[in-house]
Amino acid sequence: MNKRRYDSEQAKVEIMEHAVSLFSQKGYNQTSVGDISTASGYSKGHIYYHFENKEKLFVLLSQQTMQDWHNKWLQKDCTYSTATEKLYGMAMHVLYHYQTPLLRSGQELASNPKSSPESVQQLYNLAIVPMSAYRAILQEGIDRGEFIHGNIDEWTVLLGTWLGGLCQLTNTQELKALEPLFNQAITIFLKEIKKGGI
Amino acid sequence: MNKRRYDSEQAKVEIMEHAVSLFSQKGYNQTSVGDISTASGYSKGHIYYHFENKEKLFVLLSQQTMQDWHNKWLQKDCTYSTATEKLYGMAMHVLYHYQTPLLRSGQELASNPKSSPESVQQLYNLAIVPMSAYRAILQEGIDRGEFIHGNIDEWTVLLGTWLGGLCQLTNTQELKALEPLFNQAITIFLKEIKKGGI
DNA sequence: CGATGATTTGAACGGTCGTTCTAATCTTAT
DNA sequence: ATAAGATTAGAACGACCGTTCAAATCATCG
Repeated sequence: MNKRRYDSEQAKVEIMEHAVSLFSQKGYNQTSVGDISTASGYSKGHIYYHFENKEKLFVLLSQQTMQDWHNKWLQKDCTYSTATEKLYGMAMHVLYHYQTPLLRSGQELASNPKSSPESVQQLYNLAIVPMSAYRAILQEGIDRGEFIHGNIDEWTVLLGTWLGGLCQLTNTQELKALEPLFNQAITIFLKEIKKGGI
Repeated sequence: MNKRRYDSEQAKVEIMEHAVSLFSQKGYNQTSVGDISTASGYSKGHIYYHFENKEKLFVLLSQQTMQDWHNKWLQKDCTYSTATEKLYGMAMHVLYHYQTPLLRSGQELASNPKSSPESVQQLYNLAIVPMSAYRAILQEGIDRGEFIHGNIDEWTVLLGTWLGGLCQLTNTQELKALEPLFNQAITIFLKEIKKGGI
C-alpha cells in the first residue's frame, strides 16, 4: 500500500512535460502519440497505461496549464496595492506566462467533429478563467473608486480580447520586445475607465 | 484555342468554393481531400488535375480570400470622408468580412514542420494586408490633422491585435451582437489618438 | 522463494489520408 | 468520322496514426 511502487508517477510526469512541449510546438493534430513516446522515452503502450486517450491527455494538460497560470497570478495579485497596478501586472503576467500555443491548439481539437462534446466543453470552460481574473480587477477598481462606473462585462471582454490578440504576437517576436506594447494597451484602456481621466 | 473547352473552369470554381467552406468549418488538417471531393461532387483525381496538392490549394484560397477582403474594403474606403469614420467603418468591415476561421486554420499548416517553407512564408505575408490597411487610415488621420502625431507603427499593431482578438468572438457569438463591442474598441482607441481628445 | 499485482514494452490492427496512375469519356478540329 | 488533346473517375499505394493486447519485467509481500 505504498504510494509509489517503482516510479510510475515520475514516468507520468515526464510524459506530460514532453506532451505539453510537443502540443505547443506542433499543435494537436500534428503531434502523434508516437511523437510523445519518442520524446519522453516511454513506449506508446505506456502512455495508454497512464491516460485513457490522446484527447483526454490534452484536455488534462490544458486544464493544468490554465490552473497553473491562475495560481501564479493569485500569488502576484496580493502584492499590488491598486487596481491600476494590477492591470499592468496582469499584462506582464499574460505576456510571460499565458501558454498561447498550447491553448490555441485546443481549437484544433474543438473544431474536430469527432472530438467528444465533453472535451470540447471542458476546453471552452477554460476561457472563463482569465476572463474572471480580468473582471475581478475591474470590479476591485470600481469598488475602490479608481475606475468609473461602467459596463464591466463589456470592459472585461474588451480587455480580454486585446490581451488575447497581443498574445498572438508571441509567435514571432521576442517577449521582452513586446512589453511596451502590452503596457501601452493598458494605458489606453485605463484612459477610458479611470476616474478623472477624461 | 477556345478559352473554355467543356466547363473545367466551372468545376474548378466549385471545388474552390466547397474547399473554402470546409477549411473554415473543420480546419486544415481535419479537412481531407476526400471531404472536398464528396462536397463538391468531383473525384479526388479531378482535384489534383486542377491543384498541385492540398497545401497549395489552401494557400491559394487564403490569398484569394484576403485579396477579396481588401478589395471590398477599398470600395468602401472612399465613401468615408474622415479617418475617424474610416476606423469605425473598418471595424464593421472586419467584423463582417474578415474570414477568421479560414485564416486561423492557416496556423495549423504553418505550425506543421512538414509544410513547405514557401507556403508558410506566403501565409505569414497575408498578415501584412490588413495591417497596411489599418496603417493607411492612421496615416491619413495624422495627415489630415484628425489624429495627434504618435508612434504610428505601435498604433497599427495595437489596433490590429485588438480587432484580431475581437474576431475570435465570431466563433461563439452572433455578428450583430458584436457590433457595439467593435465600436467601443474604436471609441477607446480614438480617445488615445484623437487631437484635442485629452 | 514464489506468488501477486503493478508496470512496461512492442507488435499488430483497422482506419484514414495525400497522392499517383491508368483508363475511360468527352470536345474540338480536321 | 477519326485523331488528338482535354477532362474526369476511381482504384490503388504507401505512409501514418490512435488504440488494443498479450507477453515480459519488476517490486513487494507472504
